[in-house]
Amino acid sequence: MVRGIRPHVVGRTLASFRRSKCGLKVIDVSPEPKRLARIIRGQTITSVRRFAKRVVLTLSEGGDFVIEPRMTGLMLLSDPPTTAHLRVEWRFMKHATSAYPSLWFWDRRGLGTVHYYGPGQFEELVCTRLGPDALAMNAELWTERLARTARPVKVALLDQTLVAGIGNLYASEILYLSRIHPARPANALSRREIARLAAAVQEVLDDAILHEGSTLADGTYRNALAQNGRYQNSHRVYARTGMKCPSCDAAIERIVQAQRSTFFCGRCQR
DNA sequence: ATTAATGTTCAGAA
DNA sequence: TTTCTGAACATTAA
Repeated sequence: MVRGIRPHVVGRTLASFRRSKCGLKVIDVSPEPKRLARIIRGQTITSVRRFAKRVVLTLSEGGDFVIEPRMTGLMLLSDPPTTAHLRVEWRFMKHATSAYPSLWFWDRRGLGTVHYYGPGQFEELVCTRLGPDALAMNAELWTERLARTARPVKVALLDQTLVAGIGNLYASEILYLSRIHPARPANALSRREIARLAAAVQEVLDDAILHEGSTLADGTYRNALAQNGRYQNSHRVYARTGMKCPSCDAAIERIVQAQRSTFFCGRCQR
């Protein structure tokens, strides 16, 4: 998302910010929306970055818009999948060369959130609650973090206070590549297994980002131009129950852990 | 036609 | 203290 919108959004000046008709019930913007529109008007977006699973737009006076897409939220420059479910619009001042007058947050299920934080508030209120970013981890950090809990390693990977940035789909893919059974207690992994896990996290997430994410059967996820991702073509186990394991031909299994689906190969993952 | 499932997070209970 | 449960929501597949 960040890579898709950054080239078209950094340096643009905001004209207005508004919730659309089907606006977010969960949107929780401080200060009040009316005052907010006045505050942000005329400010330039100085950076667009990712923080764990959030998209952060930083304004010239230091405030941040923080978008948390959750299950079905999209950041779009054009062509939403439907005109329904458009939740928030950032409208830019006229720009000679840009084809995109607005940035949209579209969210079919409506679980996503958009917050505005004054200077420093995001770091203080949100960043401090989350674990280190998944892509900033190393074997030593993994060892320390996983030692904290006896929960199944799959459940631990989804705990954003333990490590931030891994979602359900990628947790299954990571454990498959690590050859670790998802039900293993997190604090019982060997040195060697942790080393494999650390490498698999980098490989899976880097590759998924490179392929612009996974557009699943429901077709929800799209990039900033509403195009499908391509990482679903590289899924090894996710949503492949009963299909052959790519490396041993055993059938992929599905179990439920912490009310979320987990997919794995019972032969390759121990 | 129901029901279960869903790239998630959080409060509140066990 | 740690872990579990259900709710928020809309749509699709079974």
